[in-house]
Amino acid sequence: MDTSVSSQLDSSLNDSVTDGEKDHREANASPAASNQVLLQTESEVAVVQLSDSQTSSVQGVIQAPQTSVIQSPQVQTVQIATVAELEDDGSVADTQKRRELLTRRPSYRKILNELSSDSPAVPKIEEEKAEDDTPVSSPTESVPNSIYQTSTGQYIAIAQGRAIPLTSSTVEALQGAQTLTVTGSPTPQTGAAILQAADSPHQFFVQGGQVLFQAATGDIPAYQLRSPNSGLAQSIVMAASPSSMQSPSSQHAEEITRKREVRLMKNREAARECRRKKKEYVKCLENRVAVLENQNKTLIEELKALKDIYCHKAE
DNA sequence: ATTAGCCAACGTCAGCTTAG
DNA sequence: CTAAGCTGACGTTGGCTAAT
Repeated sequence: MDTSVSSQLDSSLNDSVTDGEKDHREANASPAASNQVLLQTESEVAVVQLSDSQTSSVQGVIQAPQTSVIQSPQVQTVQIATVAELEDDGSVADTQKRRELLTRRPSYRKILNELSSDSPAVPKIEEEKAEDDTPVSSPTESVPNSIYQTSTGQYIAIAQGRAIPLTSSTVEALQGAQTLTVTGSPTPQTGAAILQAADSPHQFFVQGGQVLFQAATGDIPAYQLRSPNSGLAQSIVMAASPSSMQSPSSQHAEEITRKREVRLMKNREAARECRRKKKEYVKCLENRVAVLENQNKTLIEELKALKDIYCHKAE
């Protein structure tokens, strides 16, 4: 029983908690101390030993049945073997070949969510829906002509003389809308800027989320961001011209480029979010390791005490 | 001051999964 | 079936630290 926990854990995780446990061991001389906590789920009951210093490490712990990723070493073993074969091969296989050979591990989120459905004590990695709930002007109400992205990643849309902050989901919904990236620009809510559509008679003075005026200007197919004080262009920004005279082929190429940029941007965001959730997941696993280590230690001590009692009676 | 090594965060690609 | 989302893998970059 006592070997079942630590031997199946990933060694790196194991090492990361062992040091903390050494200190912890001295603090818990008595197994029947008052700082024991019973964690009870539908499937199991766990005794968790808590020292004063370790109270926080037990929060958000995964208490799960046997389906945990860290208790199914087969998958990881296969993975390691595959990589080892590649490295033994002397000739360094090219990236493409290695990618083909790599087996894909199961999704950590799927694993965690499966665990959470089995055990209510397991924290779920939540799908963030907070953004979708923000009351942004719906595109069906007033569809803006252009979407602008500031350097901070904030989207604004110009519609009906107003600069409307957009969420990413709203941007997605506005298929076919023009996208303009404003580099080095102040955020529309806090600063003021002139957005100039040089190839069309549109110039916006954006301040505090309001478009103050529009004006006609030249014919260069580019947008400029101007400081309202100097009036000088701070940067020329890339943009798709809304109504420029272009051949169908170049329009098609532009559309492909635009779609690719949107896709890359979405993927960037997704990767960032994925990393955040992965860190959360790893923290959960580490917490679980800490709890199981404590549980293991408690059981060992309990067994020892029972043995002592039994030996005394036998004499 | 410079350099090397390490690490964390990032962007991108590719492949798998899922929703419609 | 297809488009969109998710995520492992890979390469790059910048910050930090120790050694020179």
